[in-house]
Amino acid sequence: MTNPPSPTTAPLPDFLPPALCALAREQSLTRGETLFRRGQRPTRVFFVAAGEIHLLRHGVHGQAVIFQRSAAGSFLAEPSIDSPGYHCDAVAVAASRLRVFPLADFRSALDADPAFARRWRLFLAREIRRLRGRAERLAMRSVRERIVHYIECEGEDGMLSWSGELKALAAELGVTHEALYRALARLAADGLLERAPGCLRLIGSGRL
Amino acid sequence: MTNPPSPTTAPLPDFLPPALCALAREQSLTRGETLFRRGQRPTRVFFVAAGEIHLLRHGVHGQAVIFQRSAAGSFLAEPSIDSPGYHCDAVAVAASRLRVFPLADFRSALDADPAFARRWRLFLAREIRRLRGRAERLAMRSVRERIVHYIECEGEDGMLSWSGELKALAAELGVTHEALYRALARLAADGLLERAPGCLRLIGSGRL
DNA sequence: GCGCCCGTATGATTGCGATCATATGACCAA
DNA sequence: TTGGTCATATGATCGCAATCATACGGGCGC
Repeated sequence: MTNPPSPTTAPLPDFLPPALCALAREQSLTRGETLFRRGQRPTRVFFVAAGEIHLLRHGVHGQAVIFQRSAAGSFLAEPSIDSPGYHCDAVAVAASRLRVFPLADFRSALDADPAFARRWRLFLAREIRRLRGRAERLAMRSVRERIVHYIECEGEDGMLSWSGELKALAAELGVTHEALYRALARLAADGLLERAPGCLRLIGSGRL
Repeated sequence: MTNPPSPTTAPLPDFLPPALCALAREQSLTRGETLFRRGQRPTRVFFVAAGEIHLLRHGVHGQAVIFQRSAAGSFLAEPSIDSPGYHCDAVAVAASRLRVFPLADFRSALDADPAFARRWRLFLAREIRRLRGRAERLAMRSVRERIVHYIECEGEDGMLSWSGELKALAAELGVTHEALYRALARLAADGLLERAPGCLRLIGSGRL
């Protein structure tokens, strides 16, 4: 079951040890607020519960160079857990709410609890897998191909459940909503895709 | 110092414990050979020393749906270390050489050696960071923006050392070599980029 | 020396998606 | 009820990179 980004507050991942969750504090950021800066020593681990944070630097021309756009449901700057300093700045681009863990406790939990350590690294490894799939799609020129790849990757047996707005799917695929609507309509017209509310299913034995 | 993909054999990462490295065996694959299949239980950890492996499935239309293209220097299917089965197939798309670790020993080392565990998760976290930067670039429409973003991200203070072929850089950026040459020439003509053999440097205080 | 291969480079053409504009209908607040 | 907002949808236009074609020079094998 694939769903679009959560519209409200994302819960902490269920593999976090309860003792660690009990240590999490809530922090709110207003739009434009900076959470940390490049080079600062990390003392906390951040989970985005709502809103959006960009990890960025300023380039030689002064422009913002965005490394990452973190929405609700994601951790920030995972390498910082084991690094002496942040690699970049973190800025809220919308009003945001974070769950904040003391870094020392997070690290102690990883070191002391093998089950948590395993789940953490599996979480990281799955994120790698997700990002690689996403990069494959973004490297594709045609919207049609991106749709098909996404359904195959994120759906099951060629069927994708998507209960949110198609505009969010367009954003996930890195295309405009116009392009998405058109490609979906054309895939359906070509008999390659079946559309139902909240569901997209590829029709097999066809030719792309 | 950024360099293009290694043309020969990639060494194992230096954070792997020597005792674990001693357990690595070499395996060669011919082009087209399948290394593992979806659903199989993982018993080994694979590092690509040379060649290229694709992780893929077959979609409803029978076409290959590529999740990942692993070149020399990368591990394969990281989630499999902590999963009961492979998520997809692995096929060599070129003659390849792998370094192969017994999975049980790899896992034991992670569990028993906290320093190795920390380095492994840092390695994963950095890969996440790299992939996110790559996704940002791939989501950009213009080649020019991709070049600038890459130099800012992977270079230092706007300078990128690149001792390999520009065609490899084009592949990394997801553009054709023609498009890359043109964009580099235009950036240089606009006074925004300085080109020297093996080096690209952004010229500051300009307008993009 | 010659031919082949390949990286770098450039010209011409094409096509697809972004952009801009507009339409329709559902939802919500006043 | 009315007006505004927004998601879904579609039409028209434009522009940029892919594609195709070609050129040049360096390296290498015979």
